[in-house]
Amino acid sequence: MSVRIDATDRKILAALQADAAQSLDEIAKNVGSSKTPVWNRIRKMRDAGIIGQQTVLLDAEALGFEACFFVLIRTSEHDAEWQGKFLKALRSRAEVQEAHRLAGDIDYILKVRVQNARAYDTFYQALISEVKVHNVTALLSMEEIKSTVALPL
Amino acid sequence: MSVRIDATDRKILAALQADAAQSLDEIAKNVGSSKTPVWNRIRKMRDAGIIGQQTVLLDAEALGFEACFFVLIRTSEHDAEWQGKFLKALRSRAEVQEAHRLAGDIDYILKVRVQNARAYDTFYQALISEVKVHNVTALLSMEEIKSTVALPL
DNA sequence: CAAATAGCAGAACAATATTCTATGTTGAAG
DNA sequence: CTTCAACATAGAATATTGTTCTGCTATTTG
Repeated sequence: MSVRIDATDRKILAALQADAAQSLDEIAKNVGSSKTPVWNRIRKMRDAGIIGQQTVLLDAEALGFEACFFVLIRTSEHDAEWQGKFLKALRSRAEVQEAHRLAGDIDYILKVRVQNARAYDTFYQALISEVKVHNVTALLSMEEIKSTVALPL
Repeated sequence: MSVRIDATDRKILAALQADAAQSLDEIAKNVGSSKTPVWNRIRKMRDAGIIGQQTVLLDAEALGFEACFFVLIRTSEHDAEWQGKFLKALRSRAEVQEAHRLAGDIDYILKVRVQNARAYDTFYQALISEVKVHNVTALLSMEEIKSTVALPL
C-alpha cells in the first residue's frame, strides 16, 4: 500500500507540481532518467494516491471573484450530529474553498471566495440559518500576497 | 487584452478544473462542441492569463507534511520598507502556501504547511528574527475538512 | 441581396503517451 | 568469487492525443 518515495520520485513530483503539462521526455531529462521509468513511477504514485487530481489554476479576479474572506467560527455545540450537519453544509457550498477544524479557542476556519461582499453576506446568512454557530468573525483579504498549492519538496 | 467569457468558455474551464488531463475530444463532448473550437478557446484564455499554471495536487500527509497552521499577524510598522521586507520573507519561504493582507484589526494571515510542530517553530523563529511583528497567533489545523482550488463557475 | 467575416466540423499531420522487449545493475545465496 | 534472481532502465514500436489546415455554414455588414 504505502510506497517508498526516493529522491528521484521527489524530483518528479516537484516537476509535476511546477508544470503538469510537461512531456515525459522533459521530466525525464530534468530528473536525469528516461521516459519509461518516469512513467512507471508516476503511475505507482498515482495508484498509491500520492498524486491526486490534475487541475488548472484560474485567475479568480479575471473571472469576477473579487472577494476573499477568512472566516473564524466558534461553536457551543460539539456533538456529532451538529458536526455532521455543519460539515455537510460546508462541503455542499462551492464558495468554501477550504475548511479546517482547529485546536484551541477557535473551532473552525474557512476560506470563502465570492464575487463581492454582498455574495459573502448571502453565503453567511444561508450558513447560519442552516446550522447554529456561537460566534463568527470574517477577515477580508485586501491583497493576495502569495498563493500556491505546491508542497516544499 | 480582456477576453469575453461566454457559457461555453465557462463549461470548458469547469471541465479543466475538474480534470486537466482530459483529452480535447472528451472536453468537446462534454461541452457540446468539437475539438478545434475548444482548443482555440483554451488557447485564447491561456494567452489572456485566465488559465494559469497546470499542476497536480499531492497528498500532503503521505509526503510527511502533517501539520498545517493558520497564522494571524498584527504589526505596528506600516511603512513601505517594512512591508517590502515582510513580503520578500514570505515569498521566499516554501512553507508559506498562502499569504493575504487583510482589512481591519489583524494585518496578515498566512497558511503554513510543515512536517510537524517543531518545523513550524523553526519557521516562526526565523520569520520573527527577520522582520519585527507586534503580535502573532497560530491556529493549528486538526483536520482538513475541505480543500479545493476550484472556483464555483 | 451580395460580400465578407467568424466560428465550426472533419481530415491530415505532428507530437506525445503507453506498452513491450532486451539489456544492464544490484544484492543475496551458493 | 561466481551465479542467479529480481528489479530498474533505455530504446524501439504502437496507440492516443494535440495541433494545424481546409472547406463549409451561418451570421453580419454594406
